[in-house]
Amino acid sequence: MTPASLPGYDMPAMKDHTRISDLPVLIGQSVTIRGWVTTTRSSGKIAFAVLRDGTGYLQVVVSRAEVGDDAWERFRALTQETSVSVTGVVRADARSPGGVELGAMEIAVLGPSVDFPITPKEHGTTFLFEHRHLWLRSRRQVAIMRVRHEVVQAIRDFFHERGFFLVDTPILTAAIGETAGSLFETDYFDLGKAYLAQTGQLYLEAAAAALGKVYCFGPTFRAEKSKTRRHLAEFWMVEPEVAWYDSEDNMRLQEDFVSYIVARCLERRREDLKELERDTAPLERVAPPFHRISYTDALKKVEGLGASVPWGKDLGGDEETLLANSFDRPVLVFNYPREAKAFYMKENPADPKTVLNNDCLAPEGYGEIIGGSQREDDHDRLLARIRAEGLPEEAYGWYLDLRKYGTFVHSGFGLGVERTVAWICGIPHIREAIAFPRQMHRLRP
RNA sequence: UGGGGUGUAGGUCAAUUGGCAGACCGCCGGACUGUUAAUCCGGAAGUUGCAGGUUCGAAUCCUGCCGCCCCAGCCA
Repeated sequence: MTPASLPGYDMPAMKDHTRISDLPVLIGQSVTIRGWVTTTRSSGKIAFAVLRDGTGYLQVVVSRAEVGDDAWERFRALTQETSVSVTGVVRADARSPGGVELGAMEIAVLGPSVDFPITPKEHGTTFLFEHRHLWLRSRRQVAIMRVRHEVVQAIRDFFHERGFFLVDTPILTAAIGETAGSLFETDYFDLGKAYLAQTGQLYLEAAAAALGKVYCFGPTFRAEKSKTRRHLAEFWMVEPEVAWYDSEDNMRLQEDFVSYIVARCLERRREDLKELERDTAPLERVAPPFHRISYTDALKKVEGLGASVPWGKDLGGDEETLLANSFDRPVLVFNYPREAKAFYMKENPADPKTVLNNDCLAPEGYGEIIGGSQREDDHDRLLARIRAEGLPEEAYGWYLDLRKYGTFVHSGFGLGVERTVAWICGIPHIREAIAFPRQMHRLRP
């Protein structure tokens, strides 16, 4: 059922209007545009409005002498974010932003808008996030959402082109995965508590034994009381898992993957990056091979830069920034101390104090966008790690089965979508990289 | 959870040593034929986060509470 067939639906049918992005090839023609008023300016006998329809922005010009008093008054009374239908002639004019404008002949208000809260002047972030549902309409937020869309589409295309299969992993899970204590909890019928997933990885390992190359892509939940520019309570993560890949293969995949995403944004979303005033030079440099440095060498390097981390402790945000800033491209830090990392990472045969893992640090202070590893594929070693960490052994029975029935070398990683979008867009806080961010103090809108 | 800030009109912020609650943007009315966050004139707009206290008098000083921001930790 189309909207137009609904009883009482009095808006004109949607097929007879033109999209703003199509106007440059329609110079001289009469068209009807539907959209929202973003700004208005008026003089005594000429008035301007900028319209937005999701495909672009259009300056509409009205001359009192041309349209008559009724249409003139309707036009002059327009307020910010009124939805309208405007009919007029498309023309090229150097004075118009974008070079194309619409000389309006008739206007119809479809939805009035009185006292729109977000004005063209400055606002604080608190106010803006309380009005996130309306803030999304601003140029900057539109640009960010377009880049995010491109990142997501690039992710799907990359894996599809390379023969990966998408496997959707559960969001409601029993306690399994990363360390407990930071899980969102909910009641689950007669089975007690269920937890919102923090990772799809363990399930993906099972799927990798069926399909070879797999990935999952969905929301992830962390109940940590994090209050930093890099953390959200709900964020999107894409996790590939590949049978027969070792840690080296895994890092090569990450280089190709990240480079592909960045290249796609540069190719297709350059206008949006310009709107965001993003300096694209650092992005142009993103290509394989990335810089690589072992955890142990990274410690030496940041020590030379004035920081000091005892061997065995994870790198902090400051150290990551120091390290990343000393390279002109993303950097892969590999083989972290076993004690700082998760139980499922494979022990490094050449140096058992470390594991075969890596993080990928984005340049320009954006920090860790990827964490990945080769997985422990030896049943007995994995069981020993589960016991050593005091994890509930019975919960991992099915996971251990994967090592019992045809175990296989395999590796994978997780890339944080919001962190990647924030980096590519050059925005300071990841809460702007998702339409409706979830933070410990913010659940609505 | 720890450290540092902050809270005044719809928004962004001022208010001297404790002495009449202010400006700009937005909004409303008016003027203006090419504006780019238009400009000019006029107007409306306040429980100074909340609850107590000191004082002739509190946005300002004191006590308690609350919200938010930044940094750290957790990680993607």
